[in-house]
Parts: sequence; structure tokens; C-alpha cells
Amino acid sequence: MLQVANIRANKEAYIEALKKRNFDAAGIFSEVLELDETRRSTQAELDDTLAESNRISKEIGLMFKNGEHQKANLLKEKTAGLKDKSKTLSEKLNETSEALTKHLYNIPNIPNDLVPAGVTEDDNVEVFKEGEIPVLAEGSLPHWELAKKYDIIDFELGNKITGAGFPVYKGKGARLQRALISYFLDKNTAAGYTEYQMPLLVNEASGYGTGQLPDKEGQMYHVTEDNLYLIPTAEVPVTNMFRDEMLSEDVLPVACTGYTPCFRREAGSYGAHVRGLNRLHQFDKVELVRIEKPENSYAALDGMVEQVKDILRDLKLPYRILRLCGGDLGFTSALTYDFEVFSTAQDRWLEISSVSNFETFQANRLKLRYKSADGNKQLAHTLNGSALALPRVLAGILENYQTPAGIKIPEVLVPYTGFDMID
RNA sequence: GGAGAAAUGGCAGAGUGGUCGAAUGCGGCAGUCUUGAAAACUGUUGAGGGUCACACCUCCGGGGGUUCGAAUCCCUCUUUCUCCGCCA
Repeated sequence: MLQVANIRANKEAYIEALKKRNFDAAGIFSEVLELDETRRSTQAELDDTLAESNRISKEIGLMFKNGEHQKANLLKEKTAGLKDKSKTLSEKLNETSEALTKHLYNIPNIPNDLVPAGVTEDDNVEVFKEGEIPVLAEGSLPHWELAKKYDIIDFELGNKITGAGFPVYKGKGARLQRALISYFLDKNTAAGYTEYQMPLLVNEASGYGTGQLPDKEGQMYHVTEDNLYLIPTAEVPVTNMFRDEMLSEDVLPVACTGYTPCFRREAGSYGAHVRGLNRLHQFDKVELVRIEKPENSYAALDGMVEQVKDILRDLKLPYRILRLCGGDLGFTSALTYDFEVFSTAQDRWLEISSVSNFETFQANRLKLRYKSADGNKQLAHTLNGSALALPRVLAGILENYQTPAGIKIPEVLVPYTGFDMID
């Protein structure tokens, strides 16, 4: 959520920047500023009314103390009008504030200067590429065939127990996934991130805090009996730890990492590209979350990108980094880098990580601020990124490491798996 | 799940209808003293909105109500604690 004061101060520059998202902000900005104007004048009027009735109440109190009951009762009658007035005004204030917030919820974050203009994912800009795409032997298979051949992931069994998109990992498949999670967490904690285990269900307030609610309600599983939501990413519980917090400057930067399963309804997204592990309703992910001072947040973003690079180098997977264009950029993000690993057998790139700087966009909604030594209070910057999302990394490993003799295990994982080949 | 108690500033803890945004203690900050530190003493110290700055408004777990006036009374929700039941 943008800050109204910033919209007022940078209206033209913001309108220009939002064009990169193909978002025409001129109209909604005018409405926002007008509503804010109304809100403030209504507030002022209400304050005056309340001040008046506070003053009278005190007077009445004094009169009763002095035994001037008649005088007091006379004055009481005067307050009736003030009461009505303040009731009307506070209703108007609520309506205006609600309308204002609703408008603000509909305005996406201002893209960073680095964000290229563009409409679809085809306009994303490749900024880095590394790793060799292996030449596979004749008869190499996509991961869902490999999963069946070596009996390590059972999609049908998941269908039976729950439904499509809930695979069952088995034997060395299960072990490999657990190895990856441990390895990612070790790697992240070694880089200074503190490990967390978070609740997998969150309340409504948390959903609003990170912006899943109210708009993307349909993407989360909703436990209606208790009004809780299954998390679509660890970002939700982790970031919400800091909701309504005033951090002291010296705890920054905050760096968290956590493994959680993620649950996504993915309503309506079915088709050729969702086979196997490509898109699931439940999957595992290790997430990074950082809270930074504004002046450090872009250096921190680069640091997170390096962290993910480091992991992919360790795993010796061919990958590329894309800078998302305005059209593909997430609603809340100012700048996002997507990591894609090459799926050899499918001959396509698979997104495995998304690293973003939200600047103050999330912090404003969360009321996440910090106090500097001089007592100055301001919104912090929040960032997050996947390090990494499991299923597609698994798919990449299965496909890229396949040999006629079986699937080799990346060297760094062997201490975690205890075996070096799936055969 | 049942029965009871509670929720107040960074923390502890008073306050049961009228100068209470809130005593007191601890902590924090500033000063006195000291070569320096500690101790002691003195002062200061919640948040949000608003204003050039004041004024002023809001906030005592959340929401609603009674009243001229609510931290204080009523309703409701949430959370915590104690006892009972159940349980990995």
C-alpha cells in the first residue's frame, strides 16, 4: 500500500513510473487525493466537535461538584446537538477512510527505475546465465516418467488420498527432498539467516498484512470453521511476525529463513505445462525474509540474489536470472528477479525462485517501522525470496542428472542423502 | 471440552464514573558528583493524528453499548493463567 503523503508529493513521477506496469494511475490518484482531503477536513471538524463536548462535560462535572444541579442539567441539553454532529461526522470519517483504503489497495507498487517496460513474461530481461546445459543420452525422460521408473514419486497415490497436485514422495525421492530442505537451511543459516519454524495456518489479519487478502482470497485454502488460512508461502507467517512492530535500529537488518509446506489452490490453472511437479497444490519451499533500512535494501536484494546463485552453483544446475518487466512484476514488488532452472527433458525454463524488494509497500500495510538512535521513526523495507522452491529444483535434478545407469545425486547433497545414485 | 480469574505505558504494578493519558517502582535518556566508572541525587521519558509551531483529537486486549462525562458500568469476541477432563 502506497503512502498518501508520497502520492501527493510525487504524483506526476508516480504516474509516469506506473505506466511501465501498464497501469494508468491518473484517475485513481485524483480520487485518492480528493478522498484524503475530505478525510482530513472531516477529521478536523470532528476534532473540534469533540473538543467542544469535552469542554462542556468538564464544566458539567464542576457544576455538580459545586452543587449547581439546575445549571448543569441545563447545559446537558446543549450537548445533544453536539452528539448528533459528532456521530454524523465520525460516520463520514469512517466511510471516507474505508473508501480511501480500498482505493489504495488497488494501486500497485511503484516499479524501480531498473524495471523494464513490458507486458508479458516474454518482455522480462535476462540479466545473468550460468551453468552448462547437459547433453542427455538417447531416450532421456521428463521427471514425471523418471519418478515412475525409479518409483520415487507417486502422483496417482496423491490423487487417491487427496486429489491432483498432492504428490506422494517415496523412498529415495522422499529422502532427496528432505536432503534438499536441510541443505538449503544449512546454507542460509551459514549466510547469517536465522532459522524459523512457523505456523502453517494464519489468521485473517495476517492475510491482510502481507496482501493475500482481500484480493487473492481464492488462492488460499480457507478453513472456515476457525476462519484460518493455509499459508501459500512462508512469507506470510514470517513477515507477519513483524506486523505492528516498532523495531529498534540496532536489530536491523533482520534476516529469517524458514522451511514450510505451501498450499495454493491455483484455481483455473490447468493445462499442458502443469504436469508432474511443475505446478502443485502442496509443495515445499525454503524462504528468505529480510527487513532492512531503506538505504540498504537494494544492496540486500543483490545479496539475496547472490545467495540463490551460490546454491544453484553448488547444485551445478544450469540457470538464468530474469529481471521482471512492468507487466509481469508482482503487485507488491518494486523490483523482482526470477531464477529459472533449465529442464533439459522438457526443453524449457522452470521458475524456482523469485527475489523481490517491496520497499515500504508491505511495511506500510503491516505498520512495520523502526526507530533510529535520534528517535526518528520510519517504515522499514521488506524483502523476500525463495531459496529455494523444492519441486522444480527436484525436477531439474532428476532430469539434468539422469544417466542410463540412473540418476546421479549432486555432490553437495550426498552427505545429506547418504546415497549418490537413484537406480 | 467444563469451572473460575485476569488483560493498564519498554517491563512490573496502582487506579472501580468527573483536571486520569493514567500513581509508584524498575529500565531508558540527560545532568550533578567522580581522573573515569559504579553508587547516590536531580530532571526527563508512551503511541497515532493534527499544526510552521501551539492548540486540539484519539488510544488503558479487540468490537459494540449506557452516560453530559468511561481505564472504571453493561454486552460480546480474543488471548493468558489456575483447576478438572482428554491427549502426541
